[in-house]
Amino acid sequence: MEGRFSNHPFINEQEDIENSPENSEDTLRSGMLNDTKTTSTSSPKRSRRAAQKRVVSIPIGDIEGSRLKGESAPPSDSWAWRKYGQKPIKGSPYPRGYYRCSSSKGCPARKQVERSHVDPTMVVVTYSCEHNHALPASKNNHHQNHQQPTIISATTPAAAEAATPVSPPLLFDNLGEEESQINAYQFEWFSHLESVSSTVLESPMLDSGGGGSGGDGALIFTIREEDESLFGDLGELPECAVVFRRGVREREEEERRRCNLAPWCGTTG
DNA sequence: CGATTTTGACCTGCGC
DNA sequence: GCGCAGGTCAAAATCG
Repeated sequence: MEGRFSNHPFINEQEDIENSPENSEDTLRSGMLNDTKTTSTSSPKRSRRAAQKRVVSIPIGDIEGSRLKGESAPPSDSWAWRKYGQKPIKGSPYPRGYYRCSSSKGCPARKQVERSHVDPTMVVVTYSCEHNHALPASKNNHHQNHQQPTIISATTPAAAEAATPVSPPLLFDNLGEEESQINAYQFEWFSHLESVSSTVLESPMLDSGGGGSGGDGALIFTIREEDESLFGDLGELPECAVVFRRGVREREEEERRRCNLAPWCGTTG
């Protein structure tokens, strides 16, 4: 748990472990759900921890800020998230909330939100699994105009190739391979918050790829005390976990190419 | 009434 | 093999 920021101030030690193609939502779910109930018969050893994850830190301020703005809701990743659990984490005074994408029924997308015990002013959001559907046009999608933002990085040829409608490979495959940075364009909605810790948003980590390929991107921002109070309830953590802004346009083009391989890319409309 | 949140229990993975 | 910690489910409660 510790050492998350050991390397780079903005980079969390995230798990990029690759899962076999079989570890898709299917495996994940059947593995958990079925196993849980039927005591699993095939129960492959899909290690949860080995699951690909994308860790992102956000300043509470940003989060709650947008919420209080009265904008009805945070610039969430345009996806609807439903909380399905919360657990206290050892070593951390703050609980961790577990969210699942409710935009689509079978969407395997999940995310964990917890307040960084290292930096209480930071919210650490861990994304696991990607959405297997395009942005829904309803629910809390205040920014449905944007392309699905949650993806932090699924720009690997392999992932792209494997990109099937429900292909988990969409996850953050080899993030560090060549793009350990977040695809800003996917977070266009954030432009609404550009006033927010833009400093961090453009932090080097995004550009340098964290010096370490392994370092994916963990953005860290700062928040205010008042924000903290709001944050008292971790359960309300940000639905929008990522906030990036980096040459959106440029990246857009580049990403677009890769996105080509991604099923959801382009199907947004 | 439907959707979401809360909370406790259960299961799995990992380290010792 | 055992225990610990994390992750998910499901029922009940709450809210819009």
